[in-house]
Amino acid sequence: MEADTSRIEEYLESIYKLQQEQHPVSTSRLAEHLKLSPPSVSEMIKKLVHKGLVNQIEKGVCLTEEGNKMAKKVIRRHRLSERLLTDILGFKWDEVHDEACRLEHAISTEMEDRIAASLGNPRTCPHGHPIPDKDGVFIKEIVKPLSELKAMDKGIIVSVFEEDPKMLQYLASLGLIPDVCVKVEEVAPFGGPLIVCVSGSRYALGREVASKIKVK
Amino acid sequence: MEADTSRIEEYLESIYKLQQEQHPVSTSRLAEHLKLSPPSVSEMIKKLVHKGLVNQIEKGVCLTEEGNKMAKKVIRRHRLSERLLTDILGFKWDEVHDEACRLEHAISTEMEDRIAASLGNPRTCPHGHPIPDKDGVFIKEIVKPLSELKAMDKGIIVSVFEEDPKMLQYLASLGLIPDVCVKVEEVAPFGGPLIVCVSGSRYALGREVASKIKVK
DNA sequence: CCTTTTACTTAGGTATACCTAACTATCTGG
DNA sequence: CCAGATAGTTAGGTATACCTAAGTAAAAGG
Ligand SMILES: [Mn+2]
Ligand SMILES: [Mn+2]
Ligand SMILES: [Mn+2]
Ligand SMILES: [Mn+2]
Repeated sequence: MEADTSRIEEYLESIYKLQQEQHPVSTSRLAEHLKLSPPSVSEMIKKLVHKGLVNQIEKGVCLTEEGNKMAKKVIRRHRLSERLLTDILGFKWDEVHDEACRLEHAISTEMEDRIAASLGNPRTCPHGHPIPDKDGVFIKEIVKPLSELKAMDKGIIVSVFEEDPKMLQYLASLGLIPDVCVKVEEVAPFGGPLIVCVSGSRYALGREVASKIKVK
Repeated sequence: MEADTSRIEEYLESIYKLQQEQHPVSTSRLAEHLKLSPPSVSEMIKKLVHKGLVNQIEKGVCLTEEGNKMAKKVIRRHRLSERLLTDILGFKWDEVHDEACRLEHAISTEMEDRIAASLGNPRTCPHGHPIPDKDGVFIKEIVKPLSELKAMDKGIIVSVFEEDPKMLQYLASLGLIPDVCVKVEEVAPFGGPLIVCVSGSRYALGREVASKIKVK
């Protein structure tokens, strides 16, 4: 036995993430996110249903209790890996996603515990996303996208919903990282950019970009 | 592309290790070491030959230049992983083999470099085996098994050729770890045990066990 | 020298996870 | 209300890496 579960883990991880945006998750969204063909995903979904990890409701799938538990475990490992990579090995936050996406499947429960302990049980990944504890519990902060703030509103960056290295580099270069305070100086009309003030500097941010930044 | 090379890596790693004992490596020895059936190994060998990673000579295979290079890269990653696990994450030396055996395939060149740098470019794994540098070069110490020492001979433990957790725990409990000085007090005749002195204590060691401990 | 054991390969089959092409159902706009 | 677009599945096929059973070749022993 001891089957290789890395593909299943990858599917559950994707479903979990996509569920946060829209519920349930359609075959095509999942296929796009995993960069696979819809038939491949369709087929795998059948296996996941069979294993009791997802339920097929109306126009898509959603995680079962067990699927959710497994997804959270993968996400815990992913985020702990990211922290290991940044905090201990000195990676930058734009370099860790792909690496962690492989590591998460190669890490044992033992190692997961050791990483957490060595890092002092961090609550978030370098991008500000919560790390579930061993029971899948985590603090869900009430956040809103920076793009929804009005002129003169202030917020503290909680997380950055982005994985693209180029984008993350760009954001870091502006100092737009978790725990930093941002003030919106101006909101251009007709979906135009936001003028934001971060640690003394002023920048123009596109709406698209601003929507990825979650503040509280 | 970006094919998954983990199975190939695992084969090359095994061939490399077995080559150190006997050259060339037979199908059956490889099958036994990898815990696979001989036909599976036979088949994979064909693929490795085709890829130019091994050569089939007389009664077995041996690594080509390229196969050797790839094997050393895997071994570097394995041993660096072990060091990460012991030195940074606090694992004991008997807990790291299997973990490292999975990690070695999930680690990028980037991460390999970062681990090495973070640990100050360690020369050996926790079991005393040399870590090849980026070009595959490492210091090969001239060692002999502890079992070959005569009464009153002294030696410093360089490495322990063993992976079994139980055995490693036992050896650690006696203080038989790299860099420790051992003195052979007595060698029982007819393949009997050795009486050794380690940091003030005296122990009887079977020949089989003693042969796994390499000293200089 | 021939028989038995051992070592290795061939043949045929399984499971997993992907693909493209083709079909079907469902939604949408005119 | 129906034509076309969109979404999903079925059908059929590939690659990889494993297996057992059967066959063959080489080594060893009497
Ligand atoms: Mn992943
Ligand atoms: Mn993250
Ligand atoms: Mn290995
Ligand atoms: Mn080792």
